[in-house]
Amino acid sequence: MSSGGAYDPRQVEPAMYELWERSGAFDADPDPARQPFTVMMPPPNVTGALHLGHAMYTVQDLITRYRRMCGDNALYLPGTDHAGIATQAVVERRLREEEGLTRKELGREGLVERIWQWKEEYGARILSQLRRIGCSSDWRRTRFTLDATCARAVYHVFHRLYRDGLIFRGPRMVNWDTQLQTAVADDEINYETVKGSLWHIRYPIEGRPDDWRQPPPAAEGTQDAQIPAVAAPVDAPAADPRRGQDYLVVATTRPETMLGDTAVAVHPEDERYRHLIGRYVILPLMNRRIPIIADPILVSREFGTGCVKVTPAHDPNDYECGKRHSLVFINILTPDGFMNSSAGGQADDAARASGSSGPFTPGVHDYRGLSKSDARKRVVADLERLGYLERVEPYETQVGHSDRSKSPIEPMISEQWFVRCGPLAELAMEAVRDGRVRFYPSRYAKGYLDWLSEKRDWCISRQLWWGHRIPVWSREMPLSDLLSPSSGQTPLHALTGCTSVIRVEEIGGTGEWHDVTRDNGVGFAALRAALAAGDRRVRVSICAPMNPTGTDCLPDAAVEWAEQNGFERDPDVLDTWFSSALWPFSTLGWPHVGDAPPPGPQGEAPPNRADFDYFFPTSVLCTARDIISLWVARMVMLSLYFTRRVPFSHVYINPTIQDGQGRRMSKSLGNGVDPLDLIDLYGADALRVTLAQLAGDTQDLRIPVAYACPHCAALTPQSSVVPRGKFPIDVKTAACSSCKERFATAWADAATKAELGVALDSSERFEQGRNFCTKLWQAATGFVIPNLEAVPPDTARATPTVLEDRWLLSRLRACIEEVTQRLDRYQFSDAMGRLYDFFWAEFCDWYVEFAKPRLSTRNVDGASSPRSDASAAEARAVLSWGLDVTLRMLHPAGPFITEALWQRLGAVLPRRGAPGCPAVEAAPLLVRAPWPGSPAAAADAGSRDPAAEREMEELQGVIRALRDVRTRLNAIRSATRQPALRTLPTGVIRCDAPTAARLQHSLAQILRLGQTDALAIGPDQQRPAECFANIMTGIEVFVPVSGLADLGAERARLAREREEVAGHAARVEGKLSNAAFAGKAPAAVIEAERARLAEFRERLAKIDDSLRELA
RNA sequence: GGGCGAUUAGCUCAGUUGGCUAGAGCGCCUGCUCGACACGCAGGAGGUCGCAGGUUCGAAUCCUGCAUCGCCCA
Repeated sequence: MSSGGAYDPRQVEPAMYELWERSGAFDADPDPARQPFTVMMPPPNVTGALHLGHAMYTVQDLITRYRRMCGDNALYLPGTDHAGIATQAVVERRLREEEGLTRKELGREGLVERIWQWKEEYGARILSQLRRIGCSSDWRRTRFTLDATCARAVYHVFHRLYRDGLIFRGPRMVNWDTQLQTAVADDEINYETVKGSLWHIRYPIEGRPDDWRQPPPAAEGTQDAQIPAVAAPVDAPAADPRRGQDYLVVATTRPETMLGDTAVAVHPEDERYRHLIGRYVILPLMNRRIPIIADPILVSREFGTGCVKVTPAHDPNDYECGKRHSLVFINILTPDGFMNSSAGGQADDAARASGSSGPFTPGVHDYRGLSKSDARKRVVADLERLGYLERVEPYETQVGHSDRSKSPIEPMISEQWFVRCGPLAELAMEAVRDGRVRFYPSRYAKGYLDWLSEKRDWCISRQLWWGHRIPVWSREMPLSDLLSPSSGQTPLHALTGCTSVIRVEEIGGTGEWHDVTRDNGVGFAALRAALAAGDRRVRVSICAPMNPTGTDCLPDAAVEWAEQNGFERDPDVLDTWFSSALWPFSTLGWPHVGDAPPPGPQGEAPPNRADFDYFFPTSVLCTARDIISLWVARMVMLSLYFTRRVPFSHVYINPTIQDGQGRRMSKSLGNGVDPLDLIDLYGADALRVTLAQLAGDTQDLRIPVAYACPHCAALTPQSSVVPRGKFPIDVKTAACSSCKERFATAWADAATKAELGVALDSSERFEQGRNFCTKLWQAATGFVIPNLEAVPPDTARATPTVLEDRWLLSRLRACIEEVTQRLDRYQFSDAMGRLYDFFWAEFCDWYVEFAKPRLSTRNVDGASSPRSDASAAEARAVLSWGLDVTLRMLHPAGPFITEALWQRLGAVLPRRGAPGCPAVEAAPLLVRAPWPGSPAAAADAGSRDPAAEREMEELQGVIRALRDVRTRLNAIRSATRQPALRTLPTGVIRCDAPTAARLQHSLAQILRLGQTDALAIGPDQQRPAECFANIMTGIEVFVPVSGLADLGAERARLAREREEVAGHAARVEGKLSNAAFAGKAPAAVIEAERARLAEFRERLAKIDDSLRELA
């Protein structure tokens, strides 16, 4: 019998993938005869390569492959995401570091071109990674969120939402990255604890004396302003009676923001300041008169001084406060982080001239043009010099830094575009409430609903160059310019009938606007009436419609006019999630313009309406929980609004992969593992099988990271090299824990890598999957297939009669049922666990061992030759079928190895079927083979055989008992330096007559697997004088040991066993004698307890017998 | 601060509607190179189920509080 050799994934995987692709196995096209099953791959960012977190994609592929085998027309649509800010930031950083270029020097077009180059490189790499992990995607349909097909949808949606009044422009507090000069999202900010100071500043109350100001000697007022040292240079009197009468004290960590203060807030119930509410302070340095307001939300009485300076344009909390109190918003920063024209103070005499009595700060204080940190130094120095600084204390503060540029974030107000989400959110919530969209695990629905119920407007503009540019041209102009006729018609007259939406809104008005192209002249009439009441400045915005060719929006006549008249296109691009939100339908060519849309550029196939009609809505979305609101909710909202259907009916939330210390895995933190490293070390199937095994309904998965030594292949845990809590990991070299040689990690430079050799990132968790693959390969190529080669089975023979054959088929049936049920519920871990147990324990450990003696006889010379009797034929039929069905069930998780084995099985046995059924031609490719028990393969499932399962359990119990005794015996012999016994010479089994008859029937197997030479079985068997015993319910196994081993140890063991069983018995007795239990527990439970007690008592009696004999 | 979740063997995780004598893989111990597989086979040790209360005949499981950790939203 020839062995198949070791499994080598590197040889198998590329060949199998090529086989699938060549045969078009992944391609899906509309077919009304079949049920569609659609999975949209969450598009990975082209920012960088995939890491282990993305390896969860194998679970999506598992679902797809499973449904494809079930007979569905399965489409797994692949693609990538342009990831606006992340990708632009990466490319900009590279430009800076490698070429010393800024984006301004390169220009918009130049930079975008560079980013496209990056996208080509990484996009291709990602797609190849996806192939390596085995994704069964229809690559013909690969989409990119910036490609023409997606762009058509983006511009169509923008135009429609704009027309419908769901997109507007307005001010908003944003996290401003002064380096990249863009707003960044909340989740793109990292907070760091910084040692700073808390400056206590006195603000004079209007109309009160300011003799509390004690300017230090004039000599100290120098131009070389320094921030006062941490030790307070100015100490406040413990309780100055003038505080709260003549001045207030505010505390701040950002003193320069005071230049933008427009109020001071106190708590309405704070007795110290209540009398001041409604009065004013004079802002030092600026000489601005600002109100003292009452705000219970912003102010905490206990914290700080009880007075809060309010800078509504530069602090999120102050911004909300400013809106509540209709405060003035003063922006003091330029986009690149310098003080703007608002950072100059008013001269004291000018301020006095405006009517207030002061007290004012003498002179003029001007900070315009200073950097933020220079401004801080100057402001603090001036405050100190002029006696406004009460004291300074050390203070730790959380400072947000941009994840992209690493520079500090400035909260700032800017004009942004928004989607009004209220009506959309309502639709999306309803879809989950009524079950049209279902979450797995269901608990995630709550977060989704909570988030949507806030109905917050969605900021969709980004000050970037990489992305879909907002298709709006606008400018401000007097209303009269828009409405005054030139050559007979007003500009607006000429534009009615354009597909563009033209919106006119009054500058500084109520925010109302008129759509002059869509409302049959109503808006136009309203504008004329407005003009009649007096001219005013308006902002005219023109939103261009979708371009059928898809490259960008369609600049129509209205846009042409606009460009000739000084309008400019909005420089911003759309939030990446805007295009992602359309992914489930934009990728299928939605929207459709007529029946024959014009072909796209670059030979791209025109969108096919049939695709959308057939594959949409999709079946299941598999994604991570952190983007439920960012992505999932938005897909549901826009899909319902535009297609009137949910985008998917199920949402499966996969666990998040963490490192050994519970931190999210990410490349930039250095704890990310490249799936290709793991594939190199263990194979793709090992990776997939392991992940599927881990993917239960928990939310996190810890996968301790290790380095695979390039010298000896041993794994060195990352935790043994990196101090706990260190972030990012950033280890360049380390020593192997096994061979002590040094190696380089992925973070090392090229020279070090070349010198020391690079350790692949790894984790021993994947050994489990690898071991399983090896076992599968060995069993198939080393045992099952060679046995079939010897004598192919006739599978059309009668239904099996041999016990173990009936048992295996029954267990197979149970396995099919349970695995199918669990996969349908997205319980991958449970499904894999069941398959693992079935294949390893039931098929290999028991069935194969039972089959061995039936398949071949041993010749005198030691070689074996195959048998060809009826029993052997039956065993071969069961073996081949067991392998066939197992391969099919394992294929979704481990596609490469199972396909390779399927090919080998097919070469030996092209026609096969369930034992007892006629053989038929097997599917040529496993990827398209029918799932066991599915309609196309209903006969595969077979049926349960409870009698066979019971009998087999009895047999297994006896065999285990013999093995156990033998091990115990050998342990004693080993301790006394006697050689181990290969087999037990004889044994005695006492049981009732029917059991004895059954055991007698399988005697040969019991002897072989129990490694015993002879057995006496029957109800009248006597317990041998000196023996080891193994006592089960109904069956006693005795092994005479006289002369083989000393009995002392056995006596001790039996005593321990007795104690344990007696303990159990006592506990059950106590339970049963408890009246409350007898009265209240269900009858079935009481009955079960009684039976248990009887068993314990029986065992106890027999153990006592044994102990007496041994005494 | 609010929400969701986690805390079970040295490690990583299972444990359905309360009925448990709490399981698996890895690691550990003992024995085995016997004719698929040492990435293996056979056997074994190891857990007062985070802490404190409560409900119940009965709690790893349900309730309350606390602690620690993770994520999301403020």
